[in-house]
Amino acid sequence: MSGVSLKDIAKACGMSVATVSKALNGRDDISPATRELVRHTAQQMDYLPNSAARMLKTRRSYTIGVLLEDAAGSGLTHEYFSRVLQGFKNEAEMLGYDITFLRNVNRKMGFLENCLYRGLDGAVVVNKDFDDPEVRKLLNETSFPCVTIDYVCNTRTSIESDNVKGMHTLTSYVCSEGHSRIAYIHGEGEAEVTKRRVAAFYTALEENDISIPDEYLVEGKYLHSKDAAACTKRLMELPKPPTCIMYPDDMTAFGGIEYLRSVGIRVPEDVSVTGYDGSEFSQRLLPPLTTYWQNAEKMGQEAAKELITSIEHPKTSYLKRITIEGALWKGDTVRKIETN
Amino acid sequence: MSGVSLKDIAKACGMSVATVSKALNGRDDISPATRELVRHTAQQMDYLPNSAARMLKTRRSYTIGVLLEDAAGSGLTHEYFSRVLQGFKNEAEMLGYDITFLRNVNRKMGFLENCLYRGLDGAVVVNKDFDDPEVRKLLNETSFPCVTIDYVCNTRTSIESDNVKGMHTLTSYVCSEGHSRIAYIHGEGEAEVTKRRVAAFYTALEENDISIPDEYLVEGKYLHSKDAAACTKRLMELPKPPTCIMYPDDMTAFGGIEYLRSVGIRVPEDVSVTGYDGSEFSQRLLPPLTTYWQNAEKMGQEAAKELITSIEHPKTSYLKRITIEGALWKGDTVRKIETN
DNA sequence: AATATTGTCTTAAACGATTTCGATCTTCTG
DNA sequence: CAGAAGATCGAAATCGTTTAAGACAATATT
Repeated sequence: MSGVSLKDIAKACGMSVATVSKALNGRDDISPATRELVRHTAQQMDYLPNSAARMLKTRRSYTIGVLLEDAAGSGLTHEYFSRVLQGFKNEAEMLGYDITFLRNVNRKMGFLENCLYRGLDGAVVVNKDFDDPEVRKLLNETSFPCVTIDYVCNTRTSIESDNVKGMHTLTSYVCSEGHSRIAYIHGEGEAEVTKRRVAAFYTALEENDISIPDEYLVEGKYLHSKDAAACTKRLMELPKPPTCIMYPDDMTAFGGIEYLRSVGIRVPEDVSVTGYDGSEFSQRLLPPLTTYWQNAEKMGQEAAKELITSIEHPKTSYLKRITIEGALWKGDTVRKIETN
Repeated sequence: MSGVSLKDIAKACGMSVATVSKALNGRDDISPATRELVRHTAQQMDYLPNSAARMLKTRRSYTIGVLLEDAAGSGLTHEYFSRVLQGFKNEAEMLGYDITFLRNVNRKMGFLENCLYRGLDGAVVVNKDFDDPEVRKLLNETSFPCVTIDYVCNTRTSIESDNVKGMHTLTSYVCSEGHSRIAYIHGEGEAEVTKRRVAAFYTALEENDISIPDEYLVEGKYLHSKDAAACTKRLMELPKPPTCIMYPDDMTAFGGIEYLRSVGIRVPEDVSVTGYDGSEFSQRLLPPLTTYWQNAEKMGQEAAKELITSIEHPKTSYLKRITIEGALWKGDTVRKIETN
């Protein structure tokens, strides 16, 4: 235990606690001489401030909560989320904030209550389950500083990747390689992200004068390779199966490729495949996956910047919708089809 | 701001703050009637305790610090570490503790100071850089509750995977497939983990009456695929190159495979390869990687259990060295060699 | 020279909880 | 019925810090 408090320093220096506090905090009503004396003895005595006391008085914790997990309890282990978190953490720490996780088990206390109880200065929500009533409460019913990632919310600043441009770019690329029987397994749920990608998908098709049967658009689960395998099976058993299948993320693309190869269908010779995310491992596959890379680190970084700005300058900050650009990774899982 | 404190409840109920506090904390010198009254009004008034005040008085934060990052600023994004963290987080939250990261940038305050300043109850250290003076200070110079992962430290309980058994099993498997020209790229540094694996490697060779030239044992960087490629190159340019290369982890194995294939060497037909870790993506490769799976989630989980036990029962807890078992994943990157 | 200003430091209250010790009242014991 | 024991509650100190307001002396102003 450090055990040495302002009082001890005050005693050692023969002055009042207030003076010591102000000296250490660099207030200007302290003479340079005593300020130096105080600082020196504080160092000598291995003084450490007590954040709890400081927090109690100032109502600032310099700590930000992260709401990350999905219901399954994973989340951290998904490369995309961990990259977002990484970017967020680095930036927040750079700006002088600690980060902590919001509890999601033993829910006696909701997320909002957890934030208030712990005196957090703000929170970032990066979670697929934005329908959770607790998450909604956190986002809507209060003025607690929050930013969201991958979710557009009309009460909070949000950071998202360029889903429209991304999906449009990726789809256009597939078209330009000569495909016209293109299937898209889009992620589940009512999320705006999903809707935008689907819209961009159709837009790109229209621009290339391509129309696809309704059966080519199927709903699958994000990041769930087995579900992706099942969707792939259904698609390939259609009377006229697609020549290219686009998946909602790299993980599901892997699942699809695994299934295809298990039934003797070659990728990309027989069927082409695209992913989404630009995960590190997608490029270690043979052949490397055609995918759209999301700049997850930067998304986390921007989220931290925006959140902290809104915490420190609440008056001059306003709701923003920030889009972070990604990039097409051509890879090699989309083969060129000669148009005949 | 919640804004309602014990004082407000006391006023509303017409009793003292002390009684309210004790009623809410379930002390036994409060009559059931008033306890119910207090609880009810507390709920009515949306009362939330203030953790800072509570912390200041009780000197308990119910928060654990995680020291994870390596110098490069990554760590979170490595599947192995994120799995450890995941296991730790889930278990700690189940036991009623929050977790937060220990700051590693802007180091005005060391890790230990950071823990004391923030009133953390304990810390877990999962970091390759155990030579960092700050880390050493945290582990050695104090009685602050800590556990380490993947690092044996004679002052702290440590959790490690069964490196000896793991490397022994993996090497034995390679031998049993008929290989005798086996190279091993071991991770860098003086870490005990590395030493144990090297020892187990040699032990397994001896048991199979195999001796290898010294050039077959090279030092490479953990998790660094480019460095692995360079090491692989050197190995393959030896007069008598190995028939199997064992890498320190899956990531480096990928790097090695990439290099080999880029120069037209087939895996496993020409050269066999093994990894270490059992990452999810190692099984998505074609062919799936031969590797030794480490039960990272369980390591994190056990670390949390041990740490919290030592926090809550300091008297009856003692230093332990806990080993978590993994398992051989045979995969398909080691080919059988007919012995002639 | 009287007053106003400035610079430096202290007093004291406050943040919101916990906890020791004692006070009061009721009930039990012999 | 006197005293002991038990049940229930409150007063007050305390944790370590910040900060508004005031005190005091030295200096500047007129």
